[in-house]
Amino acid sequence: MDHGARRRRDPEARRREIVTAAAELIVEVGAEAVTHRMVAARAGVPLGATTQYFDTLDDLRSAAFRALAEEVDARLDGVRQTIADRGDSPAVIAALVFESMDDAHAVQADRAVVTAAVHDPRLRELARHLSDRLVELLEPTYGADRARAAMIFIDGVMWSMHIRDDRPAQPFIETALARLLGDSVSTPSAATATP
Amino acid sequence: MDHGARRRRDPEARRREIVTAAAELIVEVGAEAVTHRMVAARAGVPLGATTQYFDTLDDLRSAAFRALAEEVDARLDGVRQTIADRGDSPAVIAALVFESMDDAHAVQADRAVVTAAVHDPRLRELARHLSDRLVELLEPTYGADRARAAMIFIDGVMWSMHIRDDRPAQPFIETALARLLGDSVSTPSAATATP
Amino acid sequence: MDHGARRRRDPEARRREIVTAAAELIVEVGAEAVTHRMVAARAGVPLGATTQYFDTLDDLRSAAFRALAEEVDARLDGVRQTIADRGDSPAVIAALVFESMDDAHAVQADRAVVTAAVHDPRLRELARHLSDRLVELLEPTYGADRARAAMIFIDGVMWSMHIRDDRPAQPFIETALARLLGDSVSTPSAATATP
Amino acid sequence: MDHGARRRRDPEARRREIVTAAAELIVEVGAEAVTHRMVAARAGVPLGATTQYFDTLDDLRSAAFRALAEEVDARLDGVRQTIADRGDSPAVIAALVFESMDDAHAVQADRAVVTAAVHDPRLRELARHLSDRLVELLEPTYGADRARAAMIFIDGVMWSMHIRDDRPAQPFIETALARLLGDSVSTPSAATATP
DNA sequence: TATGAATGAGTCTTCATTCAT
DNA sequence: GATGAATGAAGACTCATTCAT
Repeated sequence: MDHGARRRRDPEARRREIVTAAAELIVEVGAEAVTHRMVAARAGVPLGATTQYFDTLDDLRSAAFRALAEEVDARLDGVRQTIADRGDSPAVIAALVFESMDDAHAVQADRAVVTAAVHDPRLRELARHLSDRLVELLEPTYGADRARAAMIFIDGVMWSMHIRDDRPAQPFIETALARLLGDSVSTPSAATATP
Repeated sequence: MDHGARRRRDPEARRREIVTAAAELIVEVGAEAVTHRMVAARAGVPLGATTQYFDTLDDLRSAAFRALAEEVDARLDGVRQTIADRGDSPAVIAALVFESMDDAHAVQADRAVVTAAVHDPRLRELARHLSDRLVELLEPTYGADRARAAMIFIDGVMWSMHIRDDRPAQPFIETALARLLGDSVSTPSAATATP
Repeated sequence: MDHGARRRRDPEARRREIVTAAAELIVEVGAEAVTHRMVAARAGVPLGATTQYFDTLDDLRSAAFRALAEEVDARLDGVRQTIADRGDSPAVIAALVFESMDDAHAVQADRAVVTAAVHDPRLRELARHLSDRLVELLEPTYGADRARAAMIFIDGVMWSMHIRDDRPAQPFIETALARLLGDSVSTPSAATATP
Repeated sequence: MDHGARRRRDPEARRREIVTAAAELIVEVGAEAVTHRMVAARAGVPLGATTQYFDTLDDLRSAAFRALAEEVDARLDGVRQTIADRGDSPAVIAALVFESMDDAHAVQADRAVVTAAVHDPRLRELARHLSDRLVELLEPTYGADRARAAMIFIDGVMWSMHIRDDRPAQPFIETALARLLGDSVSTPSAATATP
């Protein structure tokens, strides 16, 4: 018997749809709450498809986390480009941070990965990725310590946003970053001297 | 339908044991993953006891979160005392932050509450509590903006610790806090010693 | 330790309160749905009291059913008195039926007992009680068959009321009863001759 | 988490089996007492099958009640046919009532629906269905009032049967119906033969 | 290959009943 | 005797996973 219209033949696309749906759901309801059924419904695929492409739900979750990390990476490319264009002054970084808070997707993706990483060591490396890249970006100009301090502050800003309705004002972020990165510090050379 | 020996009768203690067990498990595996059975096993009480004292699992979770918040509060009292004794210089604050990273309990408790608050608006206020109190503590000396920036940085430090095996060095924290809190930095030399 | 005020010493009254509460609940939510906790709450007695006076919940239910039957009996006395005063003409009977539909208590009590009797043979006799007494009341005047037919019709009226919002009009009842009891039948003697 | 052999794949049949089992059990033990486990055992399907086909036990009950109503409807068709063939004289109606008391299924189905309707308003309409249709059948010949009175009497007969071991004799029913439906009674002599 | 029916383990929750206090 | 804490059996329901089709 022919059960309705034939499904299009594109396993890769379907796999991607499933992973994307799972990633969205992880962000929205948390990794623990995601089920095969939810993913199938969100992706618009039959239940069987979710088990066809991934042996276990945990495998599907892992793939989704990797997808989330890629989203974060994509944002990082934008950051890299902006810095190449406009420099890495505290004002530019602050603007980037402030704007990124509008981009719920990437920020939430990062948050989801970090949150899950607390209880799942396999996700640790993924969770560190964004921070590490950001530090690498700032290191040439500001040195490792200042770069890292800025990155830690930026992470703090993100978390602050997650549990508050109002986000920090851009000038506030800029001032703090300026202090951390050395704009108003007398001896930036001392910091960059730190290996 | 009653088999086996009954246990002692001390409702208060039993309730406390159950809440403590639930709080521990929330910290260890996350609030979503906690089940009645896990709590009962951890607390060493029969399954029925966990539902006897709390109408729903959600009620139990709430009680556990309150207990976690109290742990955080207890730590806050220590912080307040230390500041009263030794002042609120960046060095003192940095020392407090560094030491607190040893106190897995309170830090993890805070992290658990904040993490859960992302998906549960009812926990938002609880999650903001520690940060807000700490800001209040620093505000008289440093003003609202610097106090808040310091608090955000400290939160960032905590999260950094949660997804990394190594924690930031104390001098690193101190330098960053000194920069954020103002120019009255007492020991800038220490910062350059950061590895 | 003295736990609050001493309870009054009247086991009989307390037992009655419990049974009354159980009877009310059986009428309201059905015998199956009644629990110890519900009864205790309704009666305003501690949970333990409900198990103190009755070995099992089933025993309590039985007592409640007996109480319901007694309520029905009490109504029967009123009926008997009315008939003694005003005769047992179809008009009087119809008036009694019509009025009784206002008395939710007794009607519902009867309904509850009959309903439960369908699945519980032990309640059969109780369920038959009201009907049988009513037949006995009418038999001397109308004979067994007409009395029984009237009683069956009256039961039908009651059930009709239970599943409809509007109740039959009094004249409708009176007309039907008159037909069944013989007012407009030419040979009432024939009916009474049937033993 | 899959052990043992799978069963045949015929969703429609399986759904029907489950509903039928539930309907039987509702008739036998009452709607309140029915559980998933009972239904599964009766239908010979695993526990999970009962929740696979119906989101909640209440949905399953509803489906079962609809099935019971269909049984009643089926009987109604037989009644309609008989009346078309043999007329709607009291004797014919009485014969139908008397015979129907043998058909435990339909009568019990009706009783189960009516009983449940007392506590569940959603079932009211279903419960009224048989009565209403029967009234419609008799109305053209006897008028609304007499038809309704007959219907109410017939309901009373059914209930009488449910709480008694002996059922009313056919002549008894016929006589009563003749009285209720009018003076064109064809065989009043039969009534006096009632034991 | 793709689908969704099938199964039972495991979840939350309620409650009769027992019995320590 | 009176009270309510204690316990586990049982109920509704969810869902990962398997596998027939």
